Amino acid sequence: MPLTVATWNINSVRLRLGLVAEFLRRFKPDVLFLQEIKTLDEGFPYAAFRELGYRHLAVNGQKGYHGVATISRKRLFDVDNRGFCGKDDSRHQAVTIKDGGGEIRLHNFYVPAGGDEPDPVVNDKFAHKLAFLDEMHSWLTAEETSRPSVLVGDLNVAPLENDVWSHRQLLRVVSHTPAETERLVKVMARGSWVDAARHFVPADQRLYTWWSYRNRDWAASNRGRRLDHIWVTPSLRPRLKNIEIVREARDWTRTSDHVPVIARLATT
DNA sequence: ATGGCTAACAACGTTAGA
Repeated sequence: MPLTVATWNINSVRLRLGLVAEFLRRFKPDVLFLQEIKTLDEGFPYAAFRELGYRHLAVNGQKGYHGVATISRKRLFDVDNRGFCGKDDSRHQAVTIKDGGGEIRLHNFYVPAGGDEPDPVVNDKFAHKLAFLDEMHSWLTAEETSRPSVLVGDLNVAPLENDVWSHRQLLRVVSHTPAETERLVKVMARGSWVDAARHFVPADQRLYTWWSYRNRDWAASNRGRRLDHIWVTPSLRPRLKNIEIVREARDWTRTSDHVPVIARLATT
């Protein structure tokens, strides 16, 4: 079966329920992974998604901030919410879906933002972000990624030069420092992950998924960063059909500062 | 280098985002 997966840092699922519903109606992904749902599980709008035909919901919520969720038309198996760095933050959820004759393991990550100062000695949040990336690296072993897998989420790192509006000006800005980009590249390399967006868009072309709320005119200044990612294991690479960054969503009324990213996989 | 905006909440300032 073909498979469409999407990821979106929604920055409050309750506030933007209408936008998520509109996204599901228009783009019809099989599975949508959300980050920053900013609610406890009991506040998640289950009924609204069921009414849209998304009957399989897995929520790893947290009060006020963080939180991830899976919204699916396909049944979900083996839901696992992993804690990282010894904290009980809700920053990860793994699910398995049946696909054709096989199974695909899907991971949804919300990597820590890391605060302002890119120095782990003076900034605990940055230290946490680096430790989180290190733990992703040690946990996502070859054994973990030997089965067909997809990894999505707000990884809060823009790894390539053209993943930010100015490589030179952002080298000391959290999200694009070498400490972060080198770690993310190591995570990718260990699992032989394929960066789905860069599979289709050459590295010399600019590609963003996030634009700050603080720009007067986000499109005109276009000071974006590519923080939201979809990776697939090598066995799924031949099935990659296309990738879509739903840039228009950045102009929707009261939208998130991140836009959805969609990957379409061909039939097995 | 700075400033700019948005959201949640034992909420009208603080913390977090990035």
